[in-house]
Amino acid sequence: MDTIADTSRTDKRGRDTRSAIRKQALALFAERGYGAVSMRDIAEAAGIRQGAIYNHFAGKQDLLADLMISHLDRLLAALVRAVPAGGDPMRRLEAFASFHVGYHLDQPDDVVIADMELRSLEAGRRGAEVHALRDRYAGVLATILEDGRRTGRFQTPNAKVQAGALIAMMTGITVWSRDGAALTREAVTAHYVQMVMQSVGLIWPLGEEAGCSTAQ
Amino acid sequence: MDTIADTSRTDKRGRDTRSAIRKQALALFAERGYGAVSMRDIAEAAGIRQGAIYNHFAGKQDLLADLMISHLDRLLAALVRAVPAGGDPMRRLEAFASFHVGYHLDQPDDVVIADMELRSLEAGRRGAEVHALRDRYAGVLATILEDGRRTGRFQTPNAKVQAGALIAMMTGITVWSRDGAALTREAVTAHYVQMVMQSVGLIWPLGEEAGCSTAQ
DNA sequence: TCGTTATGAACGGTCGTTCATTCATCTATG
DNA sequence: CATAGATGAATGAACGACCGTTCATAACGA
Repeated sequence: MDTIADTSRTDKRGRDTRSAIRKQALALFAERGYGAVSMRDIAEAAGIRQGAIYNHFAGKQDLLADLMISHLDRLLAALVRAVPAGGDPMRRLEAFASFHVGYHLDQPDDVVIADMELRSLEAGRRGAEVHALRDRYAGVLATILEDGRRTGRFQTPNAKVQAGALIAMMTGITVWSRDGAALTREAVTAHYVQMVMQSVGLIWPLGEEAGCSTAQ
Repeated sequence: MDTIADTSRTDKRGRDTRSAIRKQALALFAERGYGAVSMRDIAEAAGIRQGAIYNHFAGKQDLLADLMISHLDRLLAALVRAVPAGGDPMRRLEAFASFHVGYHLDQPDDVVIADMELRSLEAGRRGAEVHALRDRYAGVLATILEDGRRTGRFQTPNAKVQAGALIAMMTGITVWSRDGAALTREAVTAHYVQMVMQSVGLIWPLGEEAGCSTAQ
């Protein structure tokens, strides 16, 4: 009832209307924010008229929820592929940080919606699903931190708090990455990975004879 | 022309209408977001009718800009009071982190507006002013980091990048601080300070004989 | 009285959504 | 193959609601 049938077929002109709506809505929501985008704007960007959207989505809220959930599904699937489930916490933390930064540099629109428009998503079944997916993502990082803390390798005060803090730090990339032309993708990733690793008390980069002096 | 005369006088019932509007608008914007709050909502919360708001503010945009700028003014003034302008970068960094976390725990509504509603603020004189104030704040932290890096005490890849990252990290508090009942204010602050200090490569807390082993 | 503030109706717009209708395409039948 | 019905998508006008803002008017403190 929430969503129209999920089959995305192509119409006579070879366009996939449903995908076009999603694509344009994503770009517009990310650029102006949910509240500042009208269904007419989305329709125009997608090359159709206002009424046609309702053949594919139950409404504006359904469209937003669809974008968020599909983004989070893809994000979690990619995370599982990029970060080993077990093993050395240090390597897993590095993999997580590297993955998160890379994903945010590649898909800034998806990410900014899922982060900034949570308030625009009305409570309900879909809202709860979105929050559950977000919690699952943060939970992966919290588990890594907790494993590292338990084995004495990480200097972390509280795994859950730090997971939230590190995700906030790395997600902030989307705020200033517009003018990040001065830094290459590799440099940005390396900087963030270094900060994350150091934030749990590790010496980073590995192999560097960083002074251990507690000189004040 | 932007704002009505700044004199905030009390009306016959002893209330300060202008302050009431600001207070209620702040709470509503923070709770629902700028776009989801109407001038009628604000008027009702402030105990007046819709038209009366325009005796005190030129419009909805002017109201938002006023809230942001006044918040940033207070934030910067408090920052200058809390963080020494010169001296040991390590102490200044600790002071900055402690101040920032404390302020965000105390004034979550002001902070969430200045961070999340930047998109809702239309460009122009006021918008530029807001951005300038935000840059000034981040600049204070960047200077501390740069001083620490230059004197070899901080292990930081790029002061400007790290300043943005640390501010994003510490500002994320407002996202989850709703359910932070499990942690005291002091504990949260200590955790964040520790993460910040460690993120620049320092051993923290001070005086702890944390292992310096680069064991992998 | 004078200046400031509050009122509440009104204005022009825009919003999300609905709906009768048209149309192109697919499928089943002869 | 030809035809008729079924299906789903696109249209564009319309609806009621709400938006930010204006303004003539009234009330009230100094």
